[in-house]
Amino acid sequence: MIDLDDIDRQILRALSEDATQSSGAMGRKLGLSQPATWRRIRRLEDAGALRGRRVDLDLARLGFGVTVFLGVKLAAKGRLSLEDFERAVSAIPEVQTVEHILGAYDYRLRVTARDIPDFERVLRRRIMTLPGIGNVDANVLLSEERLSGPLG
Amino acid sequence: MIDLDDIDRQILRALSEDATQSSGAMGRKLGLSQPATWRRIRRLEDAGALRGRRVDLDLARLGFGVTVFLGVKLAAKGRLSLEDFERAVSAIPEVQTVEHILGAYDYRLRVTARDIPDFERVLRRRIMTLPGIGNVDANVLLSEERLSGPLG
DNA sequence: CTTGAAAAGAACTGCCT
DNA sequence: AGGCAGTTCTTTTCAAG
Repeated sequence: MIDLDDIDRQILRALSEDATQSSGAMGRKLGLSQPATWRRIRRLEDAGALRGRRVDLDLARLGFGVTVFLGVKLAAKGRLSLEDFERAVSAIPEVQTVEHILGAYDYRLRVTARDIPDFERVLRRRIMTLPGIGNVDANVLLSEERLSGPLG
Repeated sequence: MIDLDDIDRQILRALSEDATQSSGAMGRKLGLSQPATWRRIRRLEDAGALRGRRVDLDLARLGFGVTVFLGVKLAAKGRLSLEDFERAVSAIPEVQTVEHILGAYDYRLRVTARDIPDFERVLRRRIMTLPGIGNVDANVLLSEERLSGPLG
């Protein structure tokens, strides 16, 4: 595990909100020079704390207005069934994230579709035909707020 | 809603995987010049399809090894209760995302803690004391895979 | 859409405290 | 660790086809 000082935490917190900020601009706010800030970021990347940079897409504006969370309980459990399920579910383009969880469900899937009829198509033809699938529970996303996280 | 051509989709797909790529490098792969690629990215930002850039943190390496999803059912529902709940839950640093959903639960929270004792502290002192909270269901995250999404 | 160029800015390197 | 100075690369804007 990596240990961070206060400045590292401030850098990660700032980059979590907006990763377009230059190391120079961030350094100014923290009382650091541009190279010093840059070297800290580099160190965090090398240590694996900072895995990469991703764009934040507005899927609704891209025509994917429906997001549904599916809780999936497998019918037959076992190592092979888990791997089969994961391989098959990863091949569905509408599935954005696959979370393997411990609790009332075995997996939680984030599924995006253009609209409700499109979602029904995905559910019937792709989800319900997955190998080993058992009970499925659904929750439709109404709104979502992403917070700064434990470093905030 | 924004309409994209095939090249736009390829750009968004590439940036979803790694947003550090320069417009020049991406353009080469797509058979576009650097300014042409850059203008497309700019257009997608202006249209709101591309909301921003965020870092992808490895929370486990930062000492937050436990992620739990909480399904929350409110006890008393009504507009005021929703807003009270949202305001209070947003103030908890361990809560990473708040999803307002429709289904068996009203909200789904992604909660991060250093370890199980730390999670218990958050649950008992911060979550269970939230205004209007009813039933709470928990799922511990074992592993997670983020896929390319509907554009992939 | 393209190429080419130019200016601004950010990233990166080496050296020094 | 940090700062300073300099180099390299990318972004951003322009002109012209």
